[in-house]
Amino acid sequence: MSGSQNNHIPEGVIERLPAYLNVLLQLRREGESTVPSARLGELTNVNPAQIRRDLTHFGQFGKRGVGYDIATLVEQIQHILGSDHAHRMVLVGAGRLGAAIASYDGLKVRGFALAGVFDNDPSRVGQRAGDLVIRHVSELPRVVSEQRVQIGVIAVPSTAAQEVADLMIASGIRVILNYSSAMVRAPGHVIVHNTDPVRELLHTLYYLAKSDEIAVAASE
Amino acid sequence: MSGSQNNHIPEGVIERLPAYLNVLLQLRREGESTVPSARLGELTNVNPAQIRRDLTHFGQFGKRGVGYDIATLVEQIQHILGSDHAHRMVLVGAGRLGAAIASYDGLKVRGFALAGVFDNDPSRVGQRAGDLVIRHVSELPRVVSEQRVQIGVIAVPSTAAQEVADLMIASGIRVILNYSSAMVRAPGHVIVHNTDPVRELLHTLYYLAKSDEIAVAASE
DNA sequence: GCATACTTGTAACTATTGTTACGATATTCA
DNA sequence: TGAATATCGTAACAATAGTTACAAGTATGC
Repeated sequence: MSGSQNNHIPEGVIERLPAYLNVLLQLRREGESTVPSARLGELTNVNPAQIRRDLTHFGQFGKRGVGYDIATLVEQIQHILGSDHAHRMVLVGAGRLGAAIASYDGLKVRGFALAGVFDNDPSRVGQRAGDLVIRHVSELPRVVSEQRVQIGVIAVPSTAAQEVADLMIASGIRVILNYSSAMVRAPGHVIVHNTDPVRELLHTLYYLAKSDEIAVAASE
Repeated sequence: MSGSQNNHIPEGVIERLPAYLNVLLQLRREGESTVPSARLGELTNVNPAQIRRDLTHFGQFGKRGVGYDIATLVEQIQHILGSDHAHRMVLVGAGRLGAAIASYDGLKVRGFALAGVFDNDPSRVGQRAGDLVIRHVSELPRVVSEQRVQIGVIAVPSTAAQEVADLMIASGIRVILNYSSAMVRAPGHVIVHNTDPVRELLHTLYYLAKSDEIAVAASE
């Protein structure tokens, strides 16, 4: 085990690491070799001191007077997040959203391999989605256990979301990314990430309404 | 101005309100009329005391011994978030993801009306996406200003994301929901929400790797 | 080799957020 | 009516996160 990894890391740190990684990969593509925390801060909208402190939770990766070596830091963060090896996913729901996810290159590029696409609609079974042939959802448990798949993506109507989640969990899935608007519930050992566009919009709307209020108040 | 609305509301509160609203709407559909904070807490995975305190930032909506009246609370939260009236959106990018967004009913149901779908690919212009005809992206500024659109959704490849965002901002868009993997940058008065599935997966992966470590440690 | 400029790592401090505990109020039922 | 039960609103407390400031280390130029 490398460095000073404490028992508990604040959640905020873990949320920021992927953002750092994103920017570092971009810089590497542009041919940069080192980067100081100040620049990383500009590109991610994070206070430079916070970046430095976030990283020291896992070890000392920087060089004083210079900054961080990009290649090294990329490796380190990938190792911390566990994205230094590929992960297999299954996708349930081959409608429009499912089709978009199945043919999205970004996942493969970043180490997420789709092991299967499933649907319960017989008219869709046998069709293609991305590189894969759509299978009936009843085959999901076998694929998950045979290929030791850990990640499940839900892209079905909200009424079916919980049912699909339960099937995934029973099959051994450990991480669920839920794109339906229903909030999916799962036992503690399963990590669920609900991504509902309406919820995200509502969240930002508040700030929109508030900035209008300020504008009105200012003009009075 | 209703109740005890302080100058500053913690961001966490604003993030949780849409989740409460989601659950409340669901309960209302099921015919419930009141709900205690304890049940709301179960359904949203939030500590009941926190729910009560979150709500008191805006006023006193509950009734001791009974709970919250669902219809009233729905109205109040919608008013707080500004979703008590419809909002117009534009969508740029009519690929697979754009098509999925354009034909997603959930947005319309919850008060978000799509005012236009745009793409820069001439072969897509004139085709249909959901109920709308795809227009060339050069028409976006006119539509935004004529219909006073405030929300823009980006569903284009990451290389084009910033360019589209800049166009939206110049046209007067105030809220951007970005589905590309590029982190979009904007001036302070524009609210950006970046939704990158890879970032969300990486975030959850960390906890996956960690629970494996614990399992390994326990078996030693 | 030494002064100067730069950048990290981290201690101390401040602000924010979340939790526990309990008094106040409403309802139910004998 | 009065006792028992349910539930909110909120004060006090605890935990967490973020910021500022600076010493320690590294590189550069003369």
